[in-house]
Amino acid sequence: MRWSRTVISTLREDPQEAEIASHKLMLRAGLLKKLSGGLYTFTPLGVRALHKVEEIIREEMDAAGAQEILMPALQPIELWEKSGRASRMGASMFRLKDRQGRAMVLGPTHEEVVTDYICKEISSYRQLPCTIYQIQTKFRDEIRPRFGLMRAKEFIMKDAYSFDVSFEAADASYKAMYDAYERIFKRCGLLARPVEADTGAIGGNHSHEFMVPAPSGEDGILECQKCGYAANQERAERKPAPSKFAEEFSGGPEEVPTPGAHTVAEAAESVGVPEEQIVKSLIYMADGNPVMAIVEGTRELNECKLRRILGCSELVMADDVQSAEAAGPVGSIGPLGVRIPVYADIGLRGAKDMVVGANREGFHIKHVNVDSLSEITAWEDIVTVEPDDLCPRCGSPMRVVRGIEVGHVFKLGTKYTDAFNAKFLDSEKNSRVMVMGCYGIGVTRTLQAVVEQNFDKDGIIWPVSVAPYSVVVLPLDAEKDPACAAAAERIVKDLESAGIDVIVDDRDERPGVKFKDADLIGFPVRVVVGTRSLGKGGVEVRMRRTGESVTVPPESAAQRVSEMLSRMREDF
RNA sequence: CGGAGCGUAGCGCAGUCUGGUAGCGCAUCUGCUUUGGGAGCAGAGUGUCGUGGGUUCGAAUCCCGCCGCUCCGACCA
Repeated sequence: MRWSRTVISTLREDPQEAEIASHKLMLRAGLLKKLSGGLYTFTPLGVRALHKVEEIIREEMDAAGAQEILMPALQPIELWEKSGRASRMGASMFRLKDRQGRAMVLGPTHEEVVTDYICKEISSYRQLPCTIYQIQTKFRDEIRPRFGLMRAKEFIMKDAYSFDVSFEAADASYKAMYDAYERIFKRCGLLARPVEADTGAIGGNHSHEFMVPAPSGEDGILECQKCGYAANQERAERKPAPSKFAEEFSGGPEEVPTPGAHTVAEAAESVGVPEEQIVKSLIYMADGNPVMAIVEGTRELNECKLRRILGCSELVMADDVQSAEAAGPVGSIGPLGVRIPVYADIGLRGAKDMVVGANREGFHIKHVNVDSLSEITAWEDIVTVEPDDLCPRCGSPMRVVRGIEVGHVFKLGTKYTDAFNAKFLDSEKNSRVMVMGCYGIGVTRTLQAVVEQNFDKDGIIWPVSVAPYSVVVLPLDAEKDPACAAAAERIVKDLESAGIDVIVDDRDERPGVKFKDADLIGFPVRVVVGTRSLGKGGVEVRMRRTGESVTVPPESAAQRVSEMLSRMREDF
């Protein structure tokens, strides 16, 4: 490809709209153009890189036995009402009506459509297991799109779905996808690690996210360096440390005035104890019913965990009126004497001398033995795990790192196949419900994650596998020096006939401009053909990542480039 | 939805406080010179100053409404 015939425009300066490195670089290198918030055009250069990611995904999906299909992005709302997700996905779905007035949505994901398709298609155990996938544009009305492709209103996703005869068989399908994901991200030049994750609105009982470590990542990951445990902060568990207040106070509970104390800090000060000795009591409305959650005063309740334990679809903090009806005035709430379910965090286990709200404005109760409260419905792990909390497996302190979620695999069980009555006949002629799994990769996000993990001060450093072009040839003196033009011509031809994708920068620009652009866009290999290099016996072949370069005769340049490329591929 | 900031040429910005009819750098076009790390000189083009209204002899500038963008938070497969 000739540079002069493509639409490539690079920027000298960082665009004002971009915050993180990968977003700045993708705009500066001319891979993306913004149409509006969360909506981007892929330029000819950008779409080449995108297609390379897609091809890697296709190859690995096919190798794992999945079949590619393509489903409509535009979907009738009825499917979503059938699964019960019309309200659960709620505001994040783009909704519209056709001219007949039928309610439609732009698909944010495809569990409903695929289950509808498969339940009509499959009727026998002989047709199972079956895994299908598609690469398609998804639409989500994100509250706050940000960081370019990282969180966009419209993005490309690879979504796969497995259908099996049993939970055991579904585990095997899950494992096959999990393994394929590890290969996909590795081939993209990404360091991505699986972590245990919350299943959120997709549902199901077990999932792993594939996380790319990056300071700009939107998720927190708790990890144990000793045993390898890793989990999203939304889901991470911990082994609670023994309570510091394990000694029971012989005098029994005692109500104390705490005028004006509404926060944990104020209550602690008023009573004269550390904040950890306060029990934080929170009222939530779970599908409309009040529940109380109690945690140590310094901890934060984790709504994802509580929602999962309660098994409810909607969980919101109660307002002041609801709280007062369920227990007492906000700021003085406590578990003593309440008649609603109380969920206690396991961190309070063994805590026998604590301070709780008195359910009376301006009063707290001290010396409360939380460990033996009869009001407690269940002991659960319901707080957000913090750095230095102990690993639930081995008990070592954990740390938090930031990560970008590029993939997510779910064991769905029968959530959707039940809703759609997706049954098959087994060998005993029994009608049984299929067991499902679903598996997503954010393709456009993955592309940006590759950039986020591969750049230096001069620009992007593409892994060979996803570079828009593997090689850039820079003829520096082609106008004046026929030998230079001829050498460049020959190298490009040789590379093309070797099946290597190459772009030649034939613009009438000074050398400095060509060097800067080549570095910024980040082609893995650069071949410089100039009068000076020819004088030294050839052309300069240089690797973007290491800066390592050699001068070789033009006739062996293609061979040398080819060797370098395979070496770089192996390095990943 | 709450908080903050921004909207002036393709991109990055100044001008706004203190009202007088729009400027700088890069990019673009022409010519000459230059040619291994974002060249120099000379010339040229480029704007509903986000938008609607108001105040005023006069508004990019002051006032009010709206829209858009970015960040933080809430929220979110």
